[in-house]
Amino acid sequence: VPRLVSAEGLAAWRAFLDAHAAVIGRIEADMERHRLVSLVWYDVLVAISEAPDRQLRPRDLARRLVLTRSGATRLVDRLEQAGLVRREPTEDDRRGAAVVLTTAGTRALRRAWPVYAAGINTLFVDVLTPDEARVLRDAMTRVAAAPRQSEPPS
Amino acid sequence: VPRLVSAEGLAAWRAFLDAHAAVIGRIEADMERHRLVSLVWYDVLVAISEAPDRQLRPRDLARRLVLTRSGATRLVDRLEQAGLVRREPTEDDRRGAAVVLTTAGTRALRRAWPVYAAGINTLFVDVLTPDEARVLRDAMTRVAAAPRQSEPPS
DNA sequence: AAAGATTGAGTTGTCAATCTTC
DNA sequence: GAAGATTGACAACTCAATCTTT
Repeated sequence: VPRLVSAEGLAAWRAFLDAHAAVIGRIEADMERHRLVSLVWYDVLVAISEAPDRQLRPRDLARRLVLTRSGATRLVDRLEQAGLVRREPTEDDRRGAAVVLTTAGTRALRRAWPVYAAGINTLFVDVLTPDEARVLRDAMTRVAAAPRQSEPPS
Repeated sequence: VPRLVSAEGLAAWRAFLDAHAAVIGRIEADMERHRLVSLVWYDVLVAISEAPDRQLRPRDLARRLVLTRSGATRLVDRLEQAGLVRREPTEDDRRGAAVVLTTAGTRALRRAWPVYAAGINTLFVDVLTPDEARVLRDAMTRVAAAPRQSEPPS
């Protein structure tokens, strides 16, 4: 196998993938043990609660959660069935509906946070030194911004 | 919303999640553009090629890819249908089959690596300074090792 | 009984096509 | 026509139950 990637770079990449899988899996298990919403549902609730006017269109939800529009539709379907969100017709643009939190949705969000936060702390933040946390935040922010595709758009 | 996590810690966590989603999504798109195997399939092929005797049981595959046993079974099913792997009865323990690479599987692995490597370099390694890469590798290795659950096993 | 592998049923996502509004 | 949302058909996984071998 030809190299193509420095040994250090590859090691960092693999550690990155392993860390993600490990932490996400454990937090997800914690949430379930406490009978709270899943991480995906939590992401939806947080996204809505942080949006201007505390409402979000499926399209924006899809962008933020890295989903397709249809995926967002079905996700909202399930959350609506569970009574955590509600679709409300938008005034200015009647093409789509705005998704808002119900009272139960707000409560579910508030209840889930302590467990989620404990997971983030115990499994992630506490394992890092303050310096590492800073370096990681800067580096990951740059990576997420992703200056360009790895391939030019053919 | 009560704090529970330091602002820096939370920022690092969110950047971490965003970076993962962004890079994985882009590399996956690159692989598809070049008509190569998906990242999941690539992981399977690599895992087998790195295993002792270049063979792996579905059980071990499941552990390594963070899958259930049944998930591994179905994944191997598809790879076998595509002609990239083959199930071979094990001699000493006839309960399970060993999964090995076919010639086509080895070739698919070799073909995919340059594109995958380019993605890792362009979207991840090149964005980091050598110092950052080292810090990241150390920190992520510790996170992946995950000293303990965030909750005691009730 | 325990462990590996598999299968049936159900969940959650994607893609392509369609409907509605801009 | 373009964009938002949805739907039908399908893909990939999980859970629980089953079969086989240890």
